[in-house]
Amino acid sequence: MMGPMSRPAASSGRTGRPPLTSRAEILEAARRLIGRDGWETLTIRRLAAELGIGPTTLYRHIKDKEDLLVLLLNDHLDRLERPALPADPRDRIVAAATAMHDVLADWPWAAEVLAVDGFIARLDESALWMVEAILSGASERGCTPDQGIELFRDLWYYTVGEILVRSRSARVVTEEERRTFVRRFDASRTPHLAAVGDRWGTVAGRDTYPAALRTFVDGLLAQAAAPAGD
Amino acid sequence: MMGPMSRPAASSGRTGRPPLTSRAEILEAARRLIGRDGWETLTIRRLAAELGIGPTTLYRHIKDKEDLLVLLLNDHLDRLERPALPADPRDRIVAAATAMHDVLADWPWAAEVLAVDGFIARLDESALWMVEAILSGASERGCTPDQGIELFRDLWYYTVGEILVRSRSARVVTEEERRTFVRRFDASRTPHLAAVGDRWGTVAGRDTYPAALRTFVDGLLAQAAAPAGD
DNA sequence: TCGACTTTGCGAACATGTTCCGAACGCGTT
DNA sequence: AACGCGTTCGGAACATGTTCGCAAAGTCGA
Repeated sequence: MMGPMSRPAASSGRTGRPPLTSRAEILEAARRLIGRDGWETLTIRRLAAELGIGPTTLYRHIKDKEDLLVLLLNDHLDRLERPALPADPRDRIVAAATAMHDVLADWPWAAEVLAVDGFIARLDESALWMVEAILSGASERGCTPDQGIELFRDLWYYTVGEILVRSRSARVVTEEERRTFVRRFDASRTPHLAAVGDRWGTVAGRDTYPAALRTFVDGLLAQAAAPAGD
Repeated sequence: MMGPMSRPAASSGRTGRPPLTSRAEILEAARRLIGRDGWETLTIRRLAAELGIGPTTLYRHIKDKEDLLVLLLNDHLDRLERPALPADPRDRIVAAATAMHDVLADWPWAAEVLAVDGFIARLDESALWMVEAILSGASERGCTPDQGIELFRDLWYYTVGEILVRSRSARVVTEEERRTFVRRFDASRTPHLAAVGDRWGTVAGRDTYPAALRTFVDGLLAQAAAPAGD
């Protein structure tokens, strides 16, 4: 039932060929490689070469590359210090969500991991304080447990979307492309889009996450407190 | 400046070897393949085989696979009829955002496309009415053009996040995994998470998009109307 | 010592997206 | 007819993630 992929364990009471590589060594080599050449160049074969082992041997220690990235993120989260949280429940929710956002936004390859299956469930306890903080804040503001979960999920969706879309829009837009984009707006069919015109690129670059987050939190808390409504 | 990748064009006044395949044929074959075997099996080689051409020839007509998916989505959007929009600006915003959401949620491989670079800019005019509807609603509610863009972006983030996370969480969770997940919650460190326990899976399955969307829209509109505030 | 048994290491191989480069092909000019 | 030109076609090849099957290397019990 234990299957493979367990930790290397002390050599006591262990059967089978002793491992030459540990998961910790793999993560260390991956961090080294990323730090040296950038995370885009992190491939299974290069990582194996860095470790001096065969590429397929890695699969004895990690499930797949996605798993490796999740492990790396957890490893990163473990190294961060947990900030003090505001006493006010609403501010605590905002602070926790902002912390989630900022950590991921600073993690350049977060976008590769954010959408993996069951992401939240694969986080270490060192990251779950953010979830806990949001649930506790919701609870103190009178939310039921179910409403707390829903609040977290809605904030999570917004946060993930923000990071994902932004990280993929980082490419520089050429003047030619910009012109083509603007020209496509037919003022008769999409007048507002045409009127907005070339302000899109400018405004799209702004960081509205903090303001919108507060708005969303306040709205969701009010909605949870109210019995019903459209 | 025109470069390759243009339409096959009528044979008049055209130099060079005449194309055997058109982009329209490629999209048609892709739809056929997806309808027959599911979109997971759509590969460049299979698509080329379906068309009876060499795999690399496809790259004369599409930029890459991502481009093909965007083309397929635009093709899909073109076939949808544009619903009547409510006269009330707030309801119009909600209706347009919901339409965006529903179209993408019904498009099983939307998640593969949603995060591509400059996604919105690559949409056909047949899809831009949704953007236009949101901008017009915002305008009628007194938003400046910049605020309209920001409103759209915040709704877009939330929508993208919802669809992306949900589509990747569709996998069935085994009893074993669920047990492991719940057991990890240490009641002393994360009491609310522990208290929530196994309700997470149940609540996470609920569709809270419509309610949270309305909340978000109302909050953002109110924030835009107010001069300032935390 | 000897044979299960168990776990790790790894080379071969496969599917996939994609690039390269030469061949094929039709047009216009000489 | 012959040649250059511009374009498309497509096979070879490459990098990548990953699976498969087998060899290697320990432990445990006879």
